[in-house]
Amino acid sequence: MSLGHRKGTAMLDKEQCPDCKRINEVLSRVGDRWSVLVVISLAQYGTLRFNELKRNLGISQRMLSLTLKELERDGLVNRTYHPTIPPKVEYNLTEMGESFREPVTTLGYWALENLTKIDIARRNYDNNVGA
Amino acid sequence: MSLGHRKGTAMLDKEQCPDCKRINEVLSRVGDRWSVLVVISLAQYGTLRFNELKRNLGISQRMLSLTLKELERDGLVNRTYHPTIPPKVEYNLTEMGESFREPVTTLGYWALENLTKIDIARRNYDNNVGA
DNA sequence: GAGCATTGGTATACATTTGTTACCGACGAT
DNA sequence: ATCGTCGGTAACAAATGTATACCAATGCTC
Repeated sequence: MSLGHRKGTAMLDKEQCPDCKRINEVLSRVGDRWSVLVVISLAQYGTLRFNELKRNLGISQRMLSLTLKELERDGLVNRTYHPTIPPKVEYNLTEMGESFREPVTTLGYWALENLTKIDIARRNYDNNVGA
Repeated sequence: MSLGHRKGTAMLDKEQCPDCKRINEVLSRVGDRWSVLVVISLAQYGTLRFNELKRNLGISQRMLSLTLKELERDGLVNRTYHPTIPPKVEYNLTEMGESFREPVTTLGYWALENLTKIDIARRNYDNNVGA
């Protein structure tokens, strides 16, 4: 009884730094790894078809479909539908998408440069857990 | 029957660009929004205790615990445990963590600058769906 | 001309990840 | 003695992601 109605901890979260809250909002939209990878790919190749992206990224159809829909909705990606048979759908970056390119490729380069270090750190950590 | 044993599409995924695969690996580790926010916070404040981070970010205890454990494992964050009562655990960035600071804050700034644009794009998109 | 693959998806079933909530043990303050 | 604080963990619910099958319209092969 006495514990049940404590809303205290939830309320205290108002102490959050507002920047973190806002950054969090954006990152939860465009900060997931599939969005990031789609943008990187489109930045690199300019325009890509649905299945080209799919093969390139090794992503499942469902996730690519959802990711592209969200990116289009958020105004980062342009979708062009050619009603041919078989259909042809092309994707490319909007202006805002292009502006996302810089932070995203900065992140990408860091990832590439530090992959090995991270692997080493992981191995060290995992070994020292047992000791 | 005839469709069941087609492993063809799965095999074709070898056409993936190797960079995307590697970037994906790293981003799926350190690219999620909690890791990004923790790094941003530690970059800003230098050293923070567990509950300080928690209050700052508005993250649940479990997710913060998991995120910090992963960041420590990946060598981005340092954990210092003071066995006092009540316990005191401090976190700060390692050297590699510091190097992650730049790409991450670049992303953070972009996020802050584009939040409004994204909101507008979303509203437009959602309105035009019905029309 | 029957059967196959291709296109860009969607629907369904399932596994994995993420997130919420309650709880812990040892203490200090009321 | 009961509450709150600290840094977690355990049990559970919800979201995210995967694998698979399916679609409709065509062209290619046999």
